[in-house]
Amino acid sequence: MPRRSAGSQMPRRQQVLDILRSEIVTGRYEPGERLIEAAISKELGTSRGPVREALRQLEHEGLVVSVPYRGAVVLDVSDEEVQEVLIPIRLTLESYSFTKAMELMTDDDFGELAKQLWLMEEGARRGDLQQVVEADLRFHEIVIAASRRPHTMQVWRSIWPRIRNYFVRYGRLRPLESNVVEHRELLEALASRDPEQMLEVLERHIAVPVPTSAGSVAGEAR
Amino acid sequence: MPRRSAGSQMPRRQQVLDILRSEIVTGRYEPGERLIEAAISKELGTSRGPVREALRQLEHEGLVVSVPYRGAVVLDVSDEEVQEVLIPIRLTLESYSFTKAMELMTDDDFGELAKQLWLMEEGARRGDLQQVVEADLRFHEIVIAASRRPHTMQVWRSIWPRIRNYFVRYGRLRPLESNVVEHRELLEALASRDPEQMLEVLERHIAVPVPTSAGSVAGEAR
DNA sequence: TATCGTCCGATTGTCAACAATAACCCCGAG
DNA sequence: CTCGGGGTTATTGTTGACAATCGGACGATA
Repeated sequence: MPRRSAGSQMPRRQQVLDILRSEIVTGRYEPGERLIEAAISKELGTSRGPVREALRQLEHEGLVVSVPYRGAVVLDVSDEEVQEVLIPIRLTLESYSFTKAMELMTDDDFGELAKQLWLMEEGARRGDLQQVVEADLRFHEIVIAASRRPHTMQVWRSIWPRIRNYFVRYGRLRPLESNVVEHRELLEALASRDPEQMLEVLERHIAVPVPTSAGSVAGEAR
Repeated sequence: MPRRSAGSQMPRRQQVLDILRSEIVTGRYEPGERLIEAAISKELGTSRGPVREALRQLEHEGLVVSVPYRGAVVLDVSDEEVQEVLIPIRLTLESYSFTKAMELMTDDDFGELAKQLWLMEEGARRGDLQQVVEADLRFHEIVIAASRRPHTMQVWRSIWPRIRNYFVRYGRLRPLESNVVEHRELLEALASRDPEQMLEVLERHIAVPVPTSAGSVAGEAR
């Protein structure tokens, strides 16, 4: 019984949200661009209500900023903030979640992880960065969800879209295969039920993506 | 020009949000209780729209959890998650914000800080925990806002209501006066423009509220 | 008596019309 | 030429009605 990407079995606002998020991350909507409720609702063939709620959700995900009576504009990713704030937050968050989840994960959960790992391999083989990033984050979300900590999950929901944005932008700087390898290690570490080793692998995995240390990225600075 | 608590100059959803948040933190709505849109809208004399948006915002603040077609229920504060996740997150977030803000703060910003400090003193003198906590968090929000980092501000918005909840619950374990003293130190450290010293004071201030280390709290465990 | 299917009430999801607000443009005065 | 006032318009905020969905009560059936 699929719960995600179910054509029309989920509320409209969810569909609208997924579409808009994807269009922001793929660059169809550029930073600074205004998102007008009426235009979007007409384009998606729905009313303004769901669009409105989706926009507010995007605001809580840090992808847009909205001010009363003036609407929502797309926010650009701040590499510095992602590296200095969001990634460290992610580390403390996942260190906690993974530890708690390790004791609670079922065979079914591990199955889901294996599935994401497979999707990641497939994506890596095809050089499909989008798919790799998608499976990557979904992998982590499964573990966080398995920890059954609502507050932690809540924080995750508010930061992962920005991290995804960041990965899609800078993911090409690292070979996709190494990402697959790291997640396989992560899966094995979880299955081993050894907190010590698991945290070591996790920390190494999360801390790694900091490409700007040698000033080699630059490029699109604004 | 006040932007907050302006009787009817802010959108209805904002008024509804403030009311509901306050009623959750004061315990009028207890954990596990359902929040029904129609009932709330009737009680507040507004339509369901703004109530709906306020509930969604509360969800993003981690105070309620809502599932499609079944509505929102009040979430209880998890002491463990606050201490192990939210507070560490707050530390990395504010370490960054305060550093960035120090170079950007205007005399007006410092004036606002002084104002909150005064309110805090006044509250402490009267033993008004609510007011002290209010001024405390507002103090920090002013600095974070002054750092002009939208993504950091966004994370702050999603965690401060839960931290406030936690403070209101356990704030009585520490004398209110020491809180005032710490913020005065913080203000002076910011004004000194010495990052080294400021971070030291900040870390000491944020790391302190961990009352359960000696197992002396317990009580309401669920 | 246990179980399954069906109906019903309560509640959320969606819609389209209307109200409120703020940005914009135009024009005139200095 | 600049600046300020006033109306215009594009856009968001709010409302009440209607549709979709869920959970439980009820009863038929084995």
